[in-house]
Amino acid sequence: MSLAQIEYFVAVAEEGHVGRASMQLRVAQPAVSRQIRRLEDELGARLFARTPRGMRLSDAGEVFLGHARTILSAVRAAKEGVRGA
Amino acid sequence: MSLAQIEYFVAVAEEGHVGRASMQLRVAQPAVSRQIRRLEDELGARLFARTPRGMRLSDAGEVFLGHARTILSAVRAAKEGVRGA
DNA sequence: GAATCCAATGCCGTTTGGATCTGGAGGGGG
DNA sequence: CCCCCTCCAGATCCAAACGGCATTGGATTC
Repeated sequence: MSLAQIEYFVAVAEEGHVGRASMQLRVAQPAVSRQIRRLEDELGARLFARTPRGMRLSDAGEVFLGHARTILSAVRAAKEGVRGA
Repeated sequence: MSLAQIEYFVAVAEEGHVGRASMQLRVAQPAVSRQIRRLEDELGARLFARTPRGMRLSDAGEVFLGHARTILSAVRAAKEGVRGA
């Protein structure tokens, strides 16, 4: 699990769309798609339900989203904390 | 900044030695050394004072250590949370 | 059944990370 | 005083990971 994967995951969860998430992230669509899948593989759980319209969060995905935001906030706080020290 | 870097940092901070930390992490010593250096570069702050006896946390390092533990805890919680969902 | 949206996959070039070997700085024992 | 021991850091080599492009696969809509 990497921080990039977590960022990608949050972007996809918010957009509901791998394509739009990839644009927002300035990364190609397949890259995002692959990282999401690897994240799911590592966690051993499907985070999204794939639909013809895009990606919808699963129950596990909803749970993970909360943790993911916590992690990214903590990372931001860490950077800012050191900057001020 | 990567999760591996944060794990390496915590290990070095706790051991006070790059060498010992690398053994505990089952990773070669230069790899740990390099990741610590990159972390410092990215943060723009020295996290350790290098001494002939090992590594001593700097003030910025002390601050970062707290955040680092928070991040790793959040990652653990995320994994466990999904596992149970 | 064709067109349209999606995500997923194959292939390739590039980047990143770790292992090994080596160098250099600092203390301690003889 | 000198040698040696203990650490960390740099250089190089190789393997694994990542990203981009082109393309395929799947499902809905008209």
